[in-house]
Amino acid sequence: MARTQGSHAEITGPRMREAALRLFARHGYAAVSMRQIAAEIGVQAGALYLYTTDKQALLFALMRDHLEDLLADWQPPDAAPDAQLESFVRHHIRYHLDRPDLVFIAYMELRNLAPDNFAVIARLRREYEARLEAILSRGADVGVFDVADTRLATMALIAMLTGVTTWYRAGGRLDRATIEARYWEMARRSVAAPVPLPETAPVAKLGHASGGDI
Amino acid sequence: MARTQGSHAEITGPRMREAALRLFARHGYAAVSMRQIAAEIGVQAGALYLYTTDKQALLFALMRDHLEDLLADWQPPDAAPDAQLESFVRHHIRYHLDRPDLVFIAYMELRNLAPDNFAVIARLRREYEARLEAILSRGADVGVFDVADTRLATMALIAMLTGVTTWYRAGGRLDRATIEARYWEMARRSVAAPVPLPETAPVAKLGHASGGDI
DNA sequence: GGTTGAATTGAACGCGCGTTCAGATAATCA
DNA sequence: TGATTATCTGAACGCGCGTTCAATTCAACC
Repeated sequence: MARTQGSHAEITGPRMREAALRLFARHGYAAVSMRQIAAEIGVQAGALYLYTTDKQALLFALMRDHLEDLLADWQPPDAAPDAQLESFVRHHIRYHLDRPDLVFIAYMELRNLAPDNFAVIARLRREYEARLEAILSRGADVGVFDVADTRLATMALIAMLTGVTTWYRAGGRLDRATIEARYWEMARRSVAAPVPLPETAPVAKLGHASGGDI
Repeated sequence: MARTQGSHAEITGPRMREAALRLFARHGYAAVSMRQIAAEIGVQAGALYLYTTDKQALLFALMRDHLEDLLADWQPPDAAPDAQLESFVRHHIRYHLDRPDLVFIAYMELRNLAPDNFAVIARLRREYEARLEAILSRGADVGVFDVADTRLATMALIAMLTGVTTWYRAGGRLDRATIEARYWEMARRSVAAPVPLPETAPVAKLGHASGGDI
C-alpha cells in the first residue's frame, strides 16, 4: 500500500519539520528516532527521506533557518546606543518567547552538528553576538555605557536574556510585556554608565525608571 | 581472560565516572554508549556494571553529587545582603569555572533523567535558586536592592553567571579573577538600588519598580 | 602452595537504529 | 480511459545499543 489518503506532498515536509522540532526540543536530537518523527505525523520512516536527505540535515536546516530568521528579523535601528540596546533586548526576549523550541535546540544541539554544519551555525551565532557587541562598543565609546569588557558583557547579556526560555511558560504568573520590561531593566542597568550629575544636581533619586536616562 | 593487569577495583569506579562526565559533556548522554565509556578507561563494557546499576544511574549520580557539592560548598555568610550577593556571585563563577563539564551536563541533561531522578535533581536546583532569591528578597526589603520581581531576577542572574561556561577556556584572554570581577560588577549593577543622594529631596519619578508588585 | 573471591572478559541476548528500495497507490494528465 | 508520476509503504540491510552472565584471571590470604 501507499498513500492511503489524498495527496500530502506539500504538507508532509513542513509537518515533519514541526514534529522534529518539537521532539528534538523535548528529548534531544540523539534520543529521537526517525521512526518517532514519522509516527508523529502518521507516515512511515521511509517517507521522510522525500523531504530530507538524512537526520543530520533535518537538524541543520532547523537551526540554520532559525538563526537566519533571527538575523533577518532585527536590524539595529538608526539611533543612539541606548535606544539600540533597548531595541535589541526587547526583540530578543520577544523572539525567544515566541519560539522556545527553536531557541532551545539552537544552542542545545550544537554538539550534535557535523563539523561542516557546526561551522555554519557558529558563524551565524557570532554574527548575532557581534551586533550586540557593536552596540556596547559604541555606547562605551560615547560614554553612555560603562563596560569593562565588551565581549564578556555581550556573552553575559545574551545568556541572561536567553535564559528566559528555561522558566517561562505561557499563562504563567508574569505576562510577556512585563517579562520584557523586567529583563530590559536589568540589562540596561548592568551596562549603564553611572549618570553624571549634570552641572547643578537638579534632582534627587535618579531612579532607574526615569525613561531614557542612560 | 580477565583482569589483565594488577587490581583496579578502587580505581575503575572513579575512572568510569570521570570518563562518563567528559563524554556526556562533549557528546551528550544519549549519544554516548557504555562501550565508549569502557573503551576510554581500557575495560570491556560489562565491567562497568560492577560500579553502576545502569547507564541512567551513572548520569543521575553525576548530577546529584554535583548539586549536593554545590549546595554544601557555599552557605550565605552572616552579612548584609549586598555582601551576601557578592559572595554568592563570586562563588558561583569560581565553582563553575572549576567544573565546566559537571555544570554543563547538570542543566543540559535534565531531559534525559527518568522522572523520579528528575524530581530529585529539580528539588536540588530549586534549593540553590532559593538561596539567591532569599538574598535578593532581603536586600529588596532593606532597600539596598531594587528588584521588581525576585523570581525573575534570580533566574536572570543565574543564567547570566552560568553562561560563563559557554565561552570560557582556560588560558584565554581573560584570567579567572578578572572574569569573576566583571561578572560581579554586572550582577551588582543589575539589581542595586540607585544610591540615594543623602538627605536632600528624595522625590521624583517613582517608577514601576517599587517593590512587590506581583 | 592451594584456596578463595574480587575483578574482568568476551560472547551473547533481543532490540531499535538510520537508511535504502522495489512495489503499491492514487492523483494527474493526455 | 490509459499512462504517467508524485507519494508512500513495508520489508530489509547491517550495525551498535544496554545489559547479562558463565568462564577466566589474578591478588590476597591461610
